[in-house]
This record gives sequence, structure tokens and C-alpha cells, in this order.
Amino acid sequence: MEMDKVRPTESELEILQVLWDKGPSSVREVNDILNESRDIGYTTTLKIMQIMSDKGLVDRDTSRRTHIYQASRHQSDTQSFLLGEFLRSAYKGSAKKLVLQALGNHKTTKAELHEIKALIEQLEKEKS
Amino acid sequence: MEMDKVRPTESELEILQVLWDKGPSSVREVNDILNESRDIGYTTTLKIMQIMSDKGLVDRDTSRRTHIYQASRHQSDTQSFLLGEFLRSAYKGSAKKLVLQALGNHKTTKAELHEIKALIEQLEKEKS
DNA sequence: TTGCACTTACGAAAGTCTTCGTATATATTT
DNA sequence: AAATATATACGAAGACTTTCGTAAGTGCAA
Repeated sequence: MEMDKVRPTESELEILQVLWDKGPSSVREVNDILNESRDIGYTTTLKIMQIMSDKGLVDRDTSRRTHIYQASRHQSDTQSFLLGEFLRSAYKGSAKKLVLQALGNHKTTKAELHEIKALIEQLEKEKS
Repeated sequence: MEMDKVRPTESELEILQVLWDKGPSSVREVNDILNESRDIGYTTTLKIMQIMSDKGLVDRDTSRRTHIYQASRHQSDTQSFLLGEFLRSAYKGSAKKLVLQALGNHKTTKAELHEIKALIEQLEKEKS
């Protein structure tokens, strides 16, 4: 396949999170980690990872018996892509509304707020 | 059905956006608006709205021949709910990362940035 | 009143996603 | 070497989503 703008499904994203965290991993390793939070059969994880490989979401090294998988795109690229889609579909593109809600509803530490404010000030400077 | 924590699908969200914008509407009205941006058959829209009614996403007035639908939950409630899920699945719950990316990647006006900064300052005050 | 337009209801096809069982191949252990 | 464990491949069931065709009822217009 090898398309570029594939949207990972829910399960695929779960697996990508593991690969981003741990780096190149076998199905066994990924499956063990998934099983820390929920029940999921080994062949289920295997199947999804094979599909991800078909879609081009992961690359795999098949040179040895135990295949090793890794995310084919960076976490931040994927997040940006998903964020764009989410913004359009749920907020009709208004980043402001999304940000206000994200800050309002979810606990963010003082330090984090400070960091965000710093970015805003920098963006304001750029825009003048 | 009448469940409370139903996640609207992509198409359902599209319809909810119309209902939030226009208020109580008939299938015909919703379908006409959807057709301004893409091709979609009348019975398709009807079917989805019937399913939404089953799921409790909309209420409908069937007292007259042309049924009138309206969103059963407020836009901001639904957005908050979706945002929470998105935050968990794509950002592992880090609102900071999401906000930084939202501000960085998407064009936000100076006025909007100012508004966001004001909220942050207020939140900072609350936290001290 | 006969026919045309519009509405809802229903069913079903086609696509996708998640899940797992089974088959088969390859290591490892006894 | 035989038995056990581990890996991949494959197929298929079941759920959900989107899509539309068709049937049947209701109202309006000629």
C-alpha cells in the first residue's frame, strides 16, 4: 500500500503509542504492554500490526523469525495530522475554541500554563 | 436506546453541526445544507438522523408529518466529551502538548491569542 | 379524484474494524 | 529426536457505518 495520509484507527493508535515510547519492538513486546491496560489476544495484536504494515503506518524488519516493527511517521507528525482532522470535524476549524476548552476542562499545572503563555507571547511577537 | 455517553460518528457529527447552527430542523433542511459541501442522498441523511434518534443524540418532534429534529446535548458538552477522548487517545492526556500544537500549526489571529492569554492568566491566578 | 411530490420506514449491500481460531513453520528444551 | 513453545499467515465472524433502493402513507394541485 504505502499511502501517506492514512488515518490510524483507535487500536492502531494504541499500538503506535507503544512503538513511539519503546522504539522498535516485536509483536510480543507490544502485546505485553497492551495487556497491562486491557485484555487483547496475541493474534489480534499481530493482525493489527500486519494491517498497519500494509497501510504503511509501520515498517518492519522481517530478516529474523521475530519481526521487528517501528512507527513509520513521527509522533508529532501523526498528532498534527489527527489534530487537524479533529479540529475540522468537531470544532469547524476554530483552534481558539478548542484551546480554551482544553485549558478550561483539563487540569494543567502552573508550569505548563506558563510554558503555553510563553509560546503565545512569541507568536504574538511574530505577528506584529 | 437513550444512552448518555454515545460518541457520534463522523457523519453524525456533521449533522449535529447543522442542528447546532440552525436549531430544530427537518431532514430536508439538514440534507440541503449538507449538499452544499458534498453529495449525499436524502434517504441517507434521513437514515442517519433516525439512528441518531435511537441513540439519543437528537430529539424529534413527530407530531406533524415532517418530523423536526434537534440536538439533545449542547455543542460545548459534546465537544468537551470528544476532546477528552481525543486527548487520551492521541496525546495520552497531555493537554499541554495538544495546545502547543494547536497554536503552533494552525493560524490563530492576534485577537484570539490575546483572549487565550487572558484565560491562562486567570487560571494562573486561581491556582495560586 | 386522480396523480405528482414529499415524507417516513425498512431492509440490505458494501466497506471497515476488531477479534480470534487454526494451520504451519521455526526454535528450544528435555 | 520428540515434545513443547513461539512465530507468522490466513480466513472468517460479528459489529458498526455509510449508503441507497423500494415501499407505503400523506397532502396538494390540476
